[in-house]
Amino acid sequence: MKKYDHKRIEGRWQKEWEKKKLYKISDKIRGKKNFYLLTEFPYPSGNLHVGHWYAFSVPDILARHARMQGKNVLFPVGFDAFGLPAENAAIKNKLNPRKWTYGNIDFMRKQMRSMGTSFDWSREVVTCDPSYYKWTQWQFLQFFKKGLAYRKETAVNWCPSCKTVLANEQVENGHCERCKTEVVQKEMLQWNLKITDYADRLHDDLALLDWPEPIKDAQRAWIGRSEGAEISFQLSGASFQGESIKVFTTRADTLYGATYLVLAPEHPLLDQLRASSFELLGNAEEVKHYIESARKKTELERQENKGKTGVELKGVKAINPATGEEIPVWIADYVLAGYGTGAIMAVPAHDERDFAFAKKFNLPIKETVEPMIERTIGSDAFLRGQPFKERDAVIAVVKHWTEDKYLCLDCKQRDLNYFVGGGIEAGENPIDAGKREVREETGYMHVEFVRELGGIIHSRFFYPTKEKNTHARFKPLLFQLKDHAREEVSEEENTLYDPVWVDAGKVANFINRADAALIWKRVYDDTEYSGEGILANSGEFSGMGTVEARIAIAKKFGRLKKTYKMRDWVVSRQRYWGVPIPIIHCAKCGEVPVPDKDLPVKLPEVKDYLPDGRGKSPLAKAGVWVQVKCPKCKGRAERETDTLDTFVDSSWYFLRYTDPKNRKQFAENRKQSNWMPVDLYSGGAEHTTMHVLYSRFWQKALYDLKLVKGKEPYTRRMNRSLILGPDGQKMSKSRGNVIDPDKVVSQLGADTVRMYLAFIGPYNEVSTYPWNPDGVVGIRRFLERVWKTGQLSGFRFQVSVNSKLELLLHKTIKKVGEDIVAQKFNTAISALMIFLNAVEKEIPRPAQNEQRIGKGQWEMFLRLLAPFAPHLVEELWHELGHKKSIHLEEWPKYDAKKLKEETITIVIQINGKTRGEAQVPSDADKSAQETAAREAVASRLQGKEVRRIIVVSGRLVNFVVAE
RNA sequence: GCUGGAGUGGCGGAAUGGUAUACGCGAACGACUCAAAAUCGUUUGAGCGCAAGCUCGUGUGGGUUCAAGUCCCACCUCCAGCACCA
Repeated sequence: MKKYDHKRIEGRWQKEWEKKKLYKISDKIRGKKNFYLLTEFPYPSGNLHVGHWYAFSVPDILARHARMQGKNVLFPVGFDAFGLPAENAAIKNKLNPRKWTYGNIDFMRKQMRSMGTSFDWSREVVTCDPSYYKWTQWQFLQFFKKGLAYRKETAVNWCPSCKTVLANEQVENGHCERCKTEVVQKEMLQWNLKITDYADRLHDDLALLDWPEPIKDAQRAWIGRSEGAEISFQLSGASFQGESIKVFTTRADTLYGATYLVLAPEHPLLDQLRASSFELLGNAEEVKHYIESARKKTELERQENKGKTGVELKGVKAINPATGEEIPVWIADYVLAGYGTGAIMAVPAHDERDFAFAKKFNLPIKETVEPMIERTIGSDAFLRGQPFKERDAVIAVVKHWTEDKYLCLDCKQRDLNYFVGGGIEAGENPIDAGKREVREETGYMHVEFVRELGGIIHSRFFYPTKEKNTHARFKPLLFQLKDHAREEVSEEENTLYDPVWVDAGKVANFINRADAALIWKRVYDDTEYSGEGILANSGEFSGMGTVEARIAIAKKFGRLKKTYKMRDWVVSRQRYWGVPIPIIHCAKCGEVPVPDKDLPVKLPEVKDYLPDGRGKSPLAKAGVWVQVKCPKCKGRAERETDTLDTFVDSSWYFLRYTDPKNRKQFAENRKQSNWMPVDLYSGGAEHTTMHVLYSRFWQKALYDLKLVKGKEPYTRRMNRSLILGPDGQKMSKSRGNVIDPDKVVSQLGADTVRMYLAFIGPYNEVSTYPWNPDGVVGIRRFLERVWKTGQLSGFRFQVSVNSKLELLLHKTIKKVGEDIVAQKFNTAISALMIFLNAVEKEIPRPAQNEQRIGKGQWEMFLRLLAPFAPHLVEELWHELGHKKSIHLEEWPKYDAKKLKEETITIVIQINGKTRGEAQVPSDADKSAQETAAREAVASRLQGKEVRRIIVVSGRLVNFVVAE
């Protein structure tokens, strides 16, 4: 018997497929549906790692399966070839970045072909190729002409080591993503794209997409839309008459509690002051100093130092428009210049940060919201539309006489724990009511009042015994017990509660009611309340709910307004290895786009790739290239020397795949519509909020220019999991846990590696999987057994069907097909293994002329396996005498009739516990099943009263008997 | 802190509310072998029992149900993303 020689087999078929151009596809094939399967194209780092295999060879299963199902599948690949590593290599090793990149691409192409993926290489796209970036430039210019691309003095993240500007996404905890140097802020003229114009559409259109919710959630969080209000505060004081400050707030309902304003140190009013009347401030020096030091702080210092700092603008006051009161104005760097209006109204009673600031600087705190909890008791919802009976009540928080413990009531009937509390009777004062309740409910007699805890807790609930909706206004009071003296507690109270003492630290956890926990927070923390509630001290709005008041107050004193966390996209990079921004700066005409006929603006060859450190790109050193004639006035002008962020390159590559060779357009409209939108886009989770969001924006911008048809580029998006090293840690050279796929492939074969990665876990869920070398061997063993069975069966086939395997085969066809579509490749492979186990085992020793499996059945099995192990299966297929590739075959169909078993096994339960099983004919009705079950467990049922019988047809019979 | 996601054998994992642990790995034992590897076979959640079998068991505590890994409530732990965003 021949041995399974993966090297020979894989080499042979990879060559053969390429020669026959097996995977070159046409835009349209009559009678076939188009399917666009996209995986993120790789950066040509120079070496393929396991992650690449996971990214490409596993979706390849999907591509092959779809093709066998009769779809015309676009499964393209290319290289995202601009970017920093090439330039860093150039600087470090004195290499030419272009040569370095193309060398890597050549090498990686070879490696990628060894995977046996069915990419259509004829459509390859390389972003650093002038034929590609010509269109990147062209599209950028369309955006420029429409006002979507603009240059602006922008505070940017500056890496002192890389001497370049970083995108927000390239800053990790205040450090440069690549070199880990601390990032500082710097103002520079930068090219921006107005992605914020699209914030609403990027947010709202997510609703239309069939994507996993977590991905949508992450994008929504990134866009960070919040709906609030803009309110103007007039300034007062002689020199500021007529000026006003606009603030953004999501809590307009707390306006009456705003006791000061805070401006970001970069707020425009301060520049204005500096220019004119700075010296009028009572503390000009102090203010200047604060602004300067805030400016010098790195992003990291601002993030790490959560302790609040700030200074008052002495001599400036603002008027709270609701109360008419004069309130102080401060500057502090906890207010961000780039969000909202760069100024806030501070409501310390109802905002955590304002509270901390007010405490530190001794600013007034004014409560205007009383907490409100709407809840239900037991399962009874309160009655909608019914009036609430108002009731005054107290909650008594009682401290132990010596220990740091608090008195709680452990409710006997429900899993609830309360503080002592109850209604205030007519004419009673709240403190007496509290003492009375403690005595009635717990028996403790000597209670001393300590203090009010402040505020009122409104609670709306259904009062079951009186069958009425109640709106109780609980006054929280703190008591201290003097001694342990107790009297008998009434029978009624005794059946309801046990008094228990709970450690101070555990009270909040122990208490199950939200309002009690809230009171606890007040006892313990003396803190602000930022939840919902009922307005107090708020003029005409007192008594109104916060949600309602938010809109009413916003409308009266300002206007409703939406704000976003997302900023415009800074696309300028002061780097060599990127797409030159096709703009010419002319002293007379300003920013002039390079005319279409002069595109692409080719990246010039330079000798020195080091940025000059003044924030200019290395291109600035290419004097001859920089000097040009202005296209408009023909005068002397200079080229823009910044290059584009590589996220720009990857924002439209999927469009180019539809028409990769076009020299007149980035992609012809008709060609686009053959494939767009992408049916399924598979990629890394790290791109959820950057690349995927940027490319959605790009598509929408092109859509508005009528250059593409769809509003969204990807019908479905899925994130891939991460493959870890065998030690469960992220693979890294320093840990020495890196698996080199080339080595494993040479030992065990590409089919084994592909299939192992598919088997490691479900592909449609994001997780992390450690690479298990033994697991890989397990897959190899499976393929060896396939090979062996193929060799043995090859010359034994006499009939095409072995009836004993028919049922399982059709089950397997169904299961594998369904699982592939659901991307549960692990269970699909499991089903294939089960089938092979049966082939080997269920007919233990075939006699001389008896086949283990029929020829037709074996061929069906091979077709099921084809997407997973394309080389091995092709070899076996040809050994059977087929001339055409198995990958051009059709996917087998299962016969529903053959899925019916003759007998089925029914589980028998007694009181829900499995107590046996019974075989019944598959067409047995419920009563027949019941009878069979009854017989099988007759002895167990003897003498017992059967109260109920549940029959789940074809599955189980459950006898419910009396104990 | 906020937002997501996940907790099931020694490990990766499987399970339309219906026999928990499929499939693979690992381990133990056996066959083959002088021996080992490879291969093949048997066993493999825990505890009790000579056995038939019984009890327990899917992070914790409750609940709904004839029946819960799955549904509901509360909590714990881990992972990921965001984070002074008003």
